[in-house]
Amino acid sequence: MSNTSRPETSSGAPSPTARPNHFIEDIIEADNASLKWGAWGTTHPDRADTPKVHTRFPPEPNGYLHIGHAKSILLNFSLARKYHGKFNLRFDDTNPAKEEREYVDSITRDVLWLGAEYLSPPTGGGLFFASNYFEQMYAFAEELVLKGKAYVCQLSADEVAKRRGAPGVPATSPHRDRPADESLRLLREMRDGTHPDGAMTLRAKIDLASPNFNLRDPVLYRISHQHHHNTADRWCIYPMYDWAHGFEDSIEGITHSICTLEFENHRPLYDWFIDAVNDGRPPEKKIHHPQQIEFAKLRPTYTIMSKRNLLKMVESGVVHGWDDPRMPTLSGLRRRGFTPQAIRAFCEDIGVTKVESSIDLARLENAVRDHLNRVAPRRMAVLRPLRVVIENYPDDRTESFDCINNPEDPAAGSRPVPFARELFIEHDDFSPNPPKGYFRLAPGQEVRLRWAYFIRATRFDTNPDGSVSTVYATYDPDTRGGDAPPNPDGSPGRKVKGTIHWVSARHALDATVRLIDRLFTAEAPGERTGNYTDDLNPDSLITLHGCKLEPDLANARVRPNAENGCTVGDRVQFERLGYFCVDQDSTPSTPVFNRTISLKDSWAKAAAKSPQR
RNA sequence: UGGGCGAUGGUGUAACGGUAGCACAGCAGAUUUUGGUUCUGUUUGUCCAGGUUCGAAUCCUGGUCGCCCAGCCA
Repeated sequence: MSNTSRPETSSGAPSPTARPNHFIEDIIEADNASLKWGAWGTTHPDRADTPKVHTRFPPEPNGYLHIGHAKSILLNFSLARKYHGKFNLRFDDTNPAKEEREYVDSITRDVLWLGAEYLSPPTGGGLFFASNYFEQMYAFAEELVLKGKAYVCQLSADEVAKRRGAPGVPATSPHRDRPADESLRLLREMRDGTHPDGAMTLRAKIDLASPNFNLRDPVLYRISHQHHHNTADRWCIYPMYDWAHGFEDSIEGITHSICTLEFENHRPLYDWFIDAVNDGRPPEKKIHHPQQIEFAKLRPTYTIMSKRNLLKMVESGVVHGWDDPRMPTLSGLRRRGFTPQAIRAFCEDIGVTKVESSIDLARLENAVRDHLNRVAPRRMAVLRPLRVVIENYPDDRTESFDCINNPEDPAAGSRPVPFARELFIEHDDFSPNPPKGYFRLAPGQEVRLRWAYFIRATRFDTNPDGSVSTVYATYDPDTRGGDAPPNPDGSPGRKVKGTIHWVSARHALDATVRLIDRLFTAEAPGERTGNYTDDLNPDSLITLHGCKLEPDLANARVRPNAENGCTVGDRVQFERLGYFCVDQDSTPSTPVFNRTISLKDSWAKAAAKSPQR
């Protein structure tokens, strides 16, 4: 194996094709034209006159990142890159009950693996934690209390829910008109740990009758005596997402706060919070007011995206962990052999709009085929071995054939592959009773062994169950290398329609191969019965033992990438089968390969259509 | 029942009052030492009803359908 230690973030990337702007780019270009956010100025002398564009990806560290997050990460990152701006990674860690350090680590790793550079120039804006802003957010809260724009409410969670009202029916709270100094005292007691969890909350005094329920005096702070992975036990009150989020963006100087559609109803709330803080402040004390823009999240077919259900699959053992190669998580896709380039090309390809839609999973599968076709070295591997004996080939002879590594990439060179009297071919590549249009090996039928010889099957043995156990064949020495010699009159020699892959039995390496397929059989898992587990694909993982590899594959390795802490296995194409990736479960004696994606198979497709086959 | 948002082929996505285009999928063919790749051709579309206009996917009015919102989650 060669040439696989290059960083995941460079080379082999599809050249970006010209694409019309999407609506967010339109907004940014209009903002830049009017200098709405000013220019970078003295903060970045190298781009002083460049209009400011600052984006961010704000995950909550309560699970692993999945392909849906990739769209958001890449959208924010590419906007920063395209407009010579900055991109932050910020953890929205405002709920210690659900968050863990493990998730922080996996997220930073996955974001870097994708190539979304948040640390180094030119795009790197930095790594941040919302929990580092707790002091500032709390100060804003006291300011609102003092301004009469927030109050401490002693209703229980149940009571608040009951008094929430309905469309047309206002909410109520008996503590709404509590004097500011009393709210301030209670808020400080909340912060100081005087009160138990749930005893009271700080609420914004907005509009109990608003048709937008988010404005019906939302909770700003709740009491939660919880250890936090970053702030430890410094706080026993934690800001609600709505209260915190807008300020996080404000503090970091985010210009375009890009989020998904479900937060559209929250935008008036964020605007209100910032305005409430700015109300009465002199101009130089006013805080930055970012612009929120919502887009439709990615929803691929044949998979689930909800973190809750992904977590359930991990915990219930339906899959073998967050990085199970069948998972739509970035760590799962990586382990399965997907490349960041493929994921980037996919996310670029699907567009950015406000229309909620499903993306055919085939688009993602296609993206990885497209990339791997260009970069993956070809190797021969037989997954379901069938023994072939070439009766007119001497038993004591071994030849070596020079095999092209990648017809798409002449620079990839070639490798020697040993050939001998006994070979393995794919079970599917021999048929005792070939259907119409079957170009592979069959009694009396000639086929090309890739890069080697033409062979013709003469007879075969069967097992007691009737299945074929051994095929006997003869080879044509004049077809060495895989071409028939020209006829005496100079015209091209005979053609053969089928070419099959093979491995010399004597030289073969044993391996385990996992055939990974879609986790679900339904386009929208759970839609039919309400339970996504009803649509699980029983064949999503088929493990094959005793697969036979050409000896060069002894060099295939799993290797760590120092840059992002990821472990990545070598990726290859097993000719005529698909793209495969060395799994971390490999041992020195038995390599394990995961199938990233099969090759397109128009024969299988045609065969599936005609019932007689 | 209130509010917010959306609607273009099978699936995505362009068109910014002037020929509905592109990609994926499908189908047909060519090339091919991978039934892969590549190339060529091709089927299929503006949610509905009115209106404005020489001209509407685009503007206006009214409807229909879909998604989101009543966590001390994010």
